[in-house]
Amino acid sequence: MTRATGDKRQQILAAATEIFAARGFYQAKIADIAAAAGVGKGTVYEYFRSKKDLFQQLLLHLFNAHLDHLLKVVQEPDLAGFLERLFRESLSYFQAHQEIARILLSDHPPIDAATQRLLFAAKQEKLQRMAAYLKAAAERGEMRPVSPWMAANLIAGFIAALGHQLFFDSDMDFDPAAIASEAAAMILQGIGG
Amino acid sequence: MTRATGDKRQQILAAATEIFAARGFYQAKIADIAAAAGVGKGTVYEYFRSKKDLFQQLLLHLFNAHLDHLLKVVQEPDLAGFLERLFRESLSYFQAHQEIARILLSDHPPIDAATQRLLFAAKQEKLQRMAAYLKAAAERGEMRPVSPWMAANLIAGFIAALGHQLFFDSDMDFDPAAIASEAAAMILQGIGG
Amino acid sequence: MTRATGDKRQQILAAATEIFAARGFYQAKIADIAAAAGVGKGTVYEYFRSKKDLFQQLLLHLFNAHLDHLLKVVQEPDLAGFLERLFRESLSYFQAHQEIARILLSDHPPIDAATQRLLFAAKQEKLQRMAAYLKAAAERGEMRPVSPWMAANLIAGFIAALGHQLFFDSDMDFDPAAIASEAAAMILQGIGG
Amino acid sequence: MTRATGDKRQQILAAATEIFAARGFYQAKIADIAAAAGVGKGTVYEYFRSKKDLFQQLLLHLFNAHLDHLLKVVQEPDLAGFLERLFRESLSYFQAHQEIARILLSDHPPIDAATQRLLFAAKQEKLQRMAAYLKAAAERGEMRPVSPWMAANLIAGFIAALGHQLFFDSDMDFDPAAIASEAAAMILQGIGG
DNA sequence: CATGAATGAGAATTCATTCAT
DNA sequence: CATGAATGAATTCTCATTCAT
Repeated sequence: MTRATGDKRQQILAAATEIFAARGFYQAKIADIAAAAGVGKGTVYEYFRSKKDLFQQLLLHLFNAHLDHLLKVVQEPDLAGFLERLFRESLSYFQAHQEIARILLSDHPPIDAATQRLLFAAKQEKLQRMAAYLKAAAERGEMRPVSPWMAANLIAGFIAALGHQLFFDSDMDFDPAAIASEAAAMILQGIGG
Repeated sequence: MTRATGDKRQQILAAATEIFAARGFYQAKIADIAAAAGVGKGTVYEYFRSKKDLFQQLLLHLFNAHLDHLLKVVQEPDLAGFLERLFRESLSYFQAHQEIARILLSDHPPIDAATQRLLFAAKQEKLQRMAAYLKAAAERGEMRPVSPWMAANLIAGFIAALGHQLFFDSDMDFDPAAIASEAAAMILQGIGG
Repeated sequence: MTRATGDKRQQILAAATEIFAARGFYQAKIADIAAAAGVGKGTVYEYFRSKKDLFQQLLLHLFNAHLDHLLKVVQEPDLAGFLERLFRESLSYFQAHQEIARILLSDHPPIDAATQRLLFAAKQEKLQRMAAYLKAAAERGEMRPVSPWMAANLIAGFIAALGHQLFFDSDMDFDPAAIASEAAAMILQGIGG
Repeated sequence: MTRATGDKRQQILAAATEIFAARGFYQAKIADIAAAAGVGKGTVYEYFRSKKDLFQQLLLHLFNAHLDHLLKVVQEPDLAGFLERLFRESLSYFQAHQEIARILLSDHPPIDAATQRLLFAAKQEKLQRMAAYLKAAAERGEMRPVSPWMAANLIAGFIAALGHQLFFDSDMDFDPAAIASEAAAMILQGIGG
């Protein structure tokens, strides 16, 4: 009522986020999404060509928002600060937007080749950014001469694993700041005694 | 052809592994699985109550096989050996059985609550085993006093991330032994300079 | 642009002729017709109660225009001249207005009972006029004592068959005058040796 | 129960003939056809890939049956006998199988390009056969030197026009033999006095 | 036990029509 | 009058599951 156009489109995307997160692509019914968005079924098709298209656009939207987050963290001047902030903000973000976490952290089984490629590219970009940061850190002498690509996967894998534990598997309360701090230390110093 | 009973059941499970891995749960059709198994559609229902049931049993079967693997590794007396062997064997196993990797490493979107719980329990058991080993290692003084649960997630997350890179995203050839060695070192010593 | 009222109505009828001819009733979309007419979808409903109504009115309009044509021909004083002119003008008319031909010559599958009756009545009126002319010709001694109704169907069927051949089935160029002349002769003298 | 396979397929084709004839392609619902055939909706799709496919196969089937009819008539040694028999049998056939008439005599609006071509080819073949017969008749001196193609259209157009009158437009009883006799005479001798 | 023909519940999508602006 | 965003009824088609042979 206040927002001119894009209003309905936003409602639909919000509803889709919720429903896709809760049920996954195949179990999410367009009728449910429309109902959750408070619009008619037909209206969904005014804004999105198909269910697949809706899902793709949602994914893109979510990844981009998330990437923007990462880009800010990447500004951090030293590796330790970078890692701690990366963990902290990732976990907070996921905690605050659990449905988004559920979508971003899930492997979406072959919906179609194009979507697959889209997802792959988005994830790779995230890894590339991280690897680039790590390479620079290595040149600054903040990282041992390990493969930046391996290190990026170590970090990304840890974030995903923690995300899974925290959001999929349990309802436990937790403190992102504390966990982030410990996680960053483990990455930097290893676990060896 | 005359191999006892359970023969057809095995054929179906093998076919299901292949088809579910290639297409995911919802895109896999019972008709395809039956055809790949060389049996009639109706026969699938002689051995499995439903498509969901087939998937659940397959998952259980695959996790158990994988867990057995882990249990042997767990025998390793020292942490460094444990980690290297864990990475090496995990990656080799996934390399040799890419379809199984595809199933075990994927988040299967909510098929139903029971399946969800099953998957969760299986993954948790794996983490528990790992955490238990790490706790013992800490007591042996091989690990700094970090949370075994965090460390288990660090390791499991790294394996999953590497698995994704290697099997989902690229077709690159790679040497599990070399990667395992580097990975184990990174876990033990961290990446900090 | 300023042409009185009924301007928009004419635009819509013209667009409808084109679209219905090209795609048939069920494949023609109101949105397409509105776009072709350069008006909004809602505007179509200002002038026509429904899609069916639009089609009905179009049909009526087209038949009436065609009937007017026939009425002039009917003035012809002798049967030979009548036939030749009937064929010539029908074919020329259809050649000049192929979309109209496509609509008038088609059997439109049951859209609804009322439309059915409308079409029937229009076609019957055409046949009646022709039969009436033929009856008069018979009385003038220009026609053998055959049933005027049969003769009217012979002529109308021939026109329709030629129309189909010429407009539906091929893209061949042809000379309406030459064909009309031959057709009229065949009707008058028969084909028997 | 007696007839092995093809039983259900025949039931479906028979039901489809009835429903398509009564309602046309777009108004015929698969659910209606299935119900009329006494089978489930899904069963229709066991035998036909799609609604379009069902319609195409039906059309082909009907045209072929009709063509077979024509081929027998074509055996007639003299033109007069040929024409009379052609009219008589066509009208009787249509009278006995009104639904088939309704399908064969209708212009099916652009369902798709392939179906269009199929219909066109079938109708052209019929005309070709007739034209070939007429050419031979001309060589035997039974027909004046008129274009066989024009003559074929004259005859086919007359049959179609009579068919429309008799089956679409009225419920009148009529005697195919009497009409056929008069029609054949009109074709041979013309209507000119 | 094995089979696959038959089934129908269920879902995505289309599009004529309405109505607030 | 004119418009086009919103709507949902209606329809095709898919596929897990059953069951007679």
